[in-house]
Amino acid sequence: MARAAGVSASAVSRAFTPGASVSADKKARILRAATELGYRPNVMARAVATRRSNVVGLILFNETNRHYPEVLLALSNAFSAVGVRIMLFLLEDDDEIDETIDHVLSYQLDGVITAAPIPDGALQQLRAARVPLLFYNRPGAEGCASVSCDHVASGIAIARYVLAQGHHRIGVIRAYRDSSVGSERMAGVEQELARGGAAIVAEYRGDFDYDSGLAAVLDWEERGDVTFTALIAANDMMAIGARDGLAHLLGRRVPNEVLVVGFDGIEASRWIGNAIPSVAQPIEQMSLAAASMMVERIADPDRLAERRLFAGRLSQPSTRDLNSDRGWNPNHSPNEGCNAGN
Amino acid sequence: MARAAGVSASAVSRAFTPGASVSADKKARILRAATELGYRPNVMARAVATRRSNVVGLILFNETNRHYPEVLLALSNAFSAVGVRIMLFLLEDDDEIDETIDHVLSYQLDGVITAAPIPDGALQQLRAARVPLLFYNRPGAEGCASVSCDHVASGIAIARYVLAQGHHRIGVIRAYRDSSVGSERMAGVEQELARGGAAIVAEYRGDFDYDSGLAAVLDWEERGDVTFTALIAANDMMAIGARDGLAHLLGRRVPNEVLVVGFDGIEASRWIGNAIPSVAQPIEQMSLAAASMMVERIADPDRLAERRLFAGRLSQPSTRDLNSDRGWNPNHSPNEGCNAGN
DNA sequence: CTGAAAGCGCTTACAG
DNA sequence: CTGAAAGCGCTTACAG
Repeated sequence: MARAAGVSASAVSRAFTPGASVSADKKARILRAATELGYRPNVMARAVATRRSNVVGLILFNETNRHYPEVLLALSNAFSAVGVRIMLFLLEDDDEIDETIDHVLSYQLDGVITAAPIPDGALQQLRAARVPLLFYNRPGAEGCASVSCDHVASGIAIARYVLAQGHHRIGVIRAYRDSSVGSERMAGVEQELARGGAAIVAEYRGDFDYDSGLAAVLDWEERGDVTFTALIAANDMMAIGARDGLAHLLGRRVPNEVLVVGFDGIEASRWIGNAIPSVAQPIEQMSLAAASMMVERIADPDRLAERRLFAGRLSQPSTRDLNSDRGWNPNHSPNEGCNAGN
Repeated sequence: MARAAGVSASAVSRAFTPGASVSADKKARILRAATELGYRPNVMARAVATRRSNVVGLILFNETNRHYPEVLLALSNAFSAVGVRIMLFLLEDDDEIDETIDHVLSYQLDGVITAAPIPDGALQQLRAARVPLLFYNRPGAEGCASVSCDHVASGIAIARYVLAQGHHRIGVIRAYRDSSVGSERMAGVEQELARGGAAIVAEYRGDFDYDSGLAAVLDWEERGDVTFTALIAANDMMAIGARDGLAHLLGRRVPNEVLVVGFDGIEASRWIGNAIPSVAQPIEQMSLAAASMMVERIADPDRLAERRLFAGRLSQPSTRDLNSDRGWNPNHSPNEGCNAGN
């Protein structure tokens, strides 16, 4: 390219570097030649020269994308807005994490943002290689930067909502073992329920998916444990599964006989067939925060760790939605109903 | 690293290159030093030296991920199985495509797989740069490689299913303008319905999302067009929206009064609250095919275009599921019901 | 098997 | 402003 335009390599480099000092004339000539030849600077070569790739790794459990696809878009948009590309690592299992970190380290990625836990060893390696690490919706280890939703507060909020509706016998579907999000939420829930004098009369431990919610209900039914008037699940997907189980398999009226609530405020929780009150995460804000924190930390890897915690937002379907379980209510016109989906 | 281990740069390169000729002894020494220092070859540098990055770009509409998250995982897994990393470009709008291609061209990506249309200009650029292009679920332009589900055949299959249930008055929800998947499906549907002597008595054009399905039903209701006994939507998400509208807003019994069917076989179409018959795409097979085709084309960019077309699979919920709309049927035990979610 | 050399495509002080 | 030179971290003929 340099020779094609009859200039030095330095010149073409400068022509493509925003603030560089090139004469307007020369720059124009280079740019013109470039479009003619279909030339564009090779970003990878630049990356090895500058030691900056403008690519970050994103580590996400497939489960998260399956049951909360909003997250990926929000992050993708936020990073693309600051000119950073994403190399995606979609995990199906914890044991893929080390291998993933290996890849992150091999590609000269500028940083990694993870919604999965990072084993100690990998953490050391990242630190040694000085690649900025940002936890998303999980505290991470000591001294790690993170951006999260305040799940404990969300738990308190949803429990308060349930209490306010007059419920005292509660069923809960927790999340499996090491889900930090799940345990934080449920810690908040229990704390507030205790404060409000409500009792947890049924418990189940699920996997964050629809089937877990269904399984919880069937399990309880078998044991005669379906004596609660409200059910709090650790996320919407399980709440929806439980709701379907209660309504379609046990024939309970939801929410009239049993109130079912969840977390995340996913799209499906607003479907009129589901209509689950929920605490939504401010995904866009969180993602923007993640992107800007990442940019800061790329610029200065020694920057002290910061944790940003965002409050969730209670999203409660209108009463019409909540009561629509048994079908169309003749007191409402179709047009009103239309809003339910928006 | 080379000097740390007291060897030449060539030696360490060879130590990390599978078939290269290094003495076992030297190789061991290098590898040991590497783990001690936490050294690993810089893949980007290798990429500029070899002109191969082992990274492909994946262009996907956000809409696709939102309403069919299965796709991303399948592709991610298939590519990771052949040692190829994915740089993700999640689009919200058509007009981001050119810019995306620009990025693809700038990073020395080995290829691009796209589920979005590629404008002519971009197509030329990719061809000129000799970067292999693979269309996913879309025919692409003349002479383009692609892997797709046979959407026309799927349309025929679902229409045949509907006809077999004895339906003759059909409503259809098409997809917007330039959705190739949507129009292929509907072409198949119409062809088969015509052959079977059924009439399309209501039409609507949607956006592939839940709200479109809901809107279709409300629109028809307003015009007094809800006279069909079966409704075919261009994808599951719209089918589910329509189903909810019919059941919860219009008070129709689904599927007893109106049969609603869709395409994709997404997880939500198997929820017992929805239970939509559908034609599923063999996502895993398609993704594996995509990965291996991409690998072939990376190895030989001049390879002639190939199109691989996979048949869809009719997935029809059990009768119990289909009739569960109005709640638990006392003739069935909870344990039987449990299978619905699996 | 092995190292020195040249090259991949860029960037960035350094002298003009 | 501008080019030659050295360097980023690798790979790959080329001679031993």
